Amino acid sequence: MKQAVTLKDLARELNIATSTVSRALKDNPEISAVTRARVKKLAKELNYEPNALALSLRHSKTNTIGVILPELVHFFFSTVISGIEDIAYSNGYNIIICQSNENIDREILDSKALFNHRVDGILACVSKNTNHYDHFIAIQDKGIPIVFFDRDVPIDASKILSNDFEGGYNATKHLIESGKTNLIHLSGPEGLMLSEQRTRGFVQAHRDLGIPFSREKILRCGDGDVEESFKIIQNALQKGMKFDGIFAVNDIAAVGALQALQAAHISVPQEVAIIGYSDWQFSSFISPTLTTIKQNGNDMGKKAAELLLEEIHSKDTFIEPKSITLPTEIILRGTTLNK
Amino acid sequence: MKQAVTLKDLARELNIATSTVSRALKDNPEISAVTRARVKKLAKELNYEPNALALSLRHSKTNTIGVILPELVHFFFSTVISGIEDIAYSNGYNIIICQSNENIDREILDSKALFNHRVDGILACVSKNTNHYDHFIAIQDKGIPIVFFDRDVPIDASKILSNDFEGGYNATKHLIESGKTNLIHLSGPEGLMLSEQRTRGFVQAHRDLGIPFSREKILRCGDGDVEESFKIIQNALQKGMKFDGIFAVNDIAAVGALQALQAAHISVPQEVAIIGYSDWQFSSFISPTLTTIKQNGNDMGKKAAELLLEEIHSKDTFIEPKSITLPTEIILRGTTLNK
DNA sequence: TTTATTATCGCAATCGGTTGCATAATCATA
DNA sequence: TATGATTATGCAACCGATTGCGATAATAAA
Repeated sequence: MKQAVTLKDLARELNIATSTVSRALKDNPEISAVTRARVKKLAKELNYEPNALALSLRHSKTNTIGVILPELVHFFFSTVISGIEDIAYSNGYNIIICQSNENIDREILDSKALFNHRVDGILACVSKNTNHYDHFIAIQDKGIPIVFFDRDVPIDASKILSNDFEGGYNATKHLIESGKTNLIHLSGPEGLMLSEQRTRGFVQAHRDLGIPFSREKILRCGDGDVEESFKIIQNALQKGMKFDGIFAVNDIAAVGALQALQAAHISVPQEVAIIGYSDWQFSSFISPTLTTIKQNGNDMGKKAAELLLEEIHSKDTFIEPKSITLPTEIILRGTTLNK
Repeated sequence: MKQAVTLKDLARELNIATSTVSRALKDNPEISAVTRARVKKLAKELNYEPNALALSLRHSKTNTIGVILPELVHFFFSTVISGIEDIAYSNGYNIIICQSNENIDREILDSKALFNHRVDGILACVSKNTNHYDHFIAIQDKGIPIVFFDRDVPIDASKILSNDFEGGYNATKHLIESGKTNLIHLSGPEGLMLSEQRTRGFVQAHRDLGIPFSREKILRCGDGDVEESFKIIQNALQKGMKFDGIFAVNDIAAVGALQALQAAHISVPQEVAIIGYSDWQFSSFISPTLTTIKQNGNDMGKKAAELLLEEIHSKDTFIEPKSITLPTEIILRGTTLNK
């Protein structure tokens, strides 16, 4: 098996020192034009490529950023990665991706692995069950910047979040303004700040618009698959629960709710309106099309990567952590009555 | 800013040689129990983590595999990555991901970057417009194994493909057996072997089942977004084209077709049946639910990663390239008449 | 007491590059 | 011709770890 060609190989072949070869390849003016030409010619011939490992070790710089996220098979996250990848690529960085599978133990191992690979920085979205943060703080302490995205954490670091309170608020407001006043909310898992913010928005909109509200209107829906919300709504209907609008914590839950309503021959949006969250790709495909709150994942990824690069490039000087909250956008479609 | 702690730091602190520290940490019996204990204690205290870069350079082994694929925001590919990540993780490997954005120039740069990072192997799905393969061959020649997935390439290397011919054949056969005999096919981009195989299956099924076939029945649909296929079908209808079944090269195109039919008040599946390809997540959400050919992306990712690891681990001894073709599965749903 | 043996540990090369400094060669000038 | 300036190149340390081999000291055997 062939080995990759090294500086040393070129040097031996040309009978000069490796330092000369190195300088020649970088157009160092101290090297004579003749030597430079000879070196470059041979390098082309042998298809020489510098060993990034050696460079990284020498410069203590890998030009790599690590990404930790809960799941890859997730429309929103895949758009975030795509945004990250764009920015990283155009700045000459590579990305190493780890998926924690919503598991803190895995997340800890991943963060260690990234540190050991000496990534120049880390972008992280913590898993749902992450309840302590030592593993991240330890890495920060070693001087590696971390930017968190999508899910908030009680750490002194830069963050790119979505305005989940606003999203929940506007979703609820839209339902109310379109004439629905008896709303229920399929909420996300407890402890996940993001879903709690959406729920807060749901509650606050009731207050501000003078609509009565009670705790029973919040139905917890932790897993986030279609079947779960289907059963929850089916169950609610069987119990005789009355409502004319549903705010679901995400589009998946919204679809389950929609299917449960359709199975019970309840018309959407006439009898019950539905609004989801995230604008998954399918939301414009289903029938009726799904009104939803859009988060721009690509933007989030780009902003997060930009912020991280900024911190990486000014590694020495202390940088005040920034917290950016991205606005949400309501996408009006068929599952709500739009005046 | 703090620097990461190195072996040398430990050695200086304890006033012993770095080699001793190194051996102590690896439980080398040549080191006395006392010294070993002291070293380990300090390592814990200072939170020592070995520098993976240095190890990689020393051992010429990065425990990293590179992945090149056309797009991240794509349900099928995200499942593939997830499968790759699973296998890689459980074998102690990290993955570096590059998306080519269906662009060969970007693909070439990515492959070089991965080589320069001295990944132990590469998993690649070439972009649609890749028409030469020197960049991959050059890397193979340097002794780095490459396994291709999903899209076939004229290179002597291991491949994990999906049986696209079979998928196209079975899709078509299903339409015909459910009583539809005047079929059209929304085909994928020219030159992409995968879509040509599906088209071949479409044609062959006509032959085998004695259904007349003509070239006009194949409508090219290159981009793969909903709008494109919507327009194509709308256009076909306006021209008075007659058909009672559609085989779409993927679910996205199928959705566009479905919407065009619904807009024209043509009932699905009664008047026209539709079958898609890939079983995107939304396919079970839309109405009617979409019959489709399922490719197991997760399996493909796992198989590809396993095969690559196998080749990595037997790097020295020559390995005969394997070509694995994964079976497809037809998922019967609402857009076809199922007897 | 001398030699052999063993337990412990350090030296130095290595992986593939980079870079400060020294050195040799060439040239110009006094 | 000797000296200073300039040009082109090599030496060697370094990044952070590993590892073969040799060194040292302590212990055991003769």
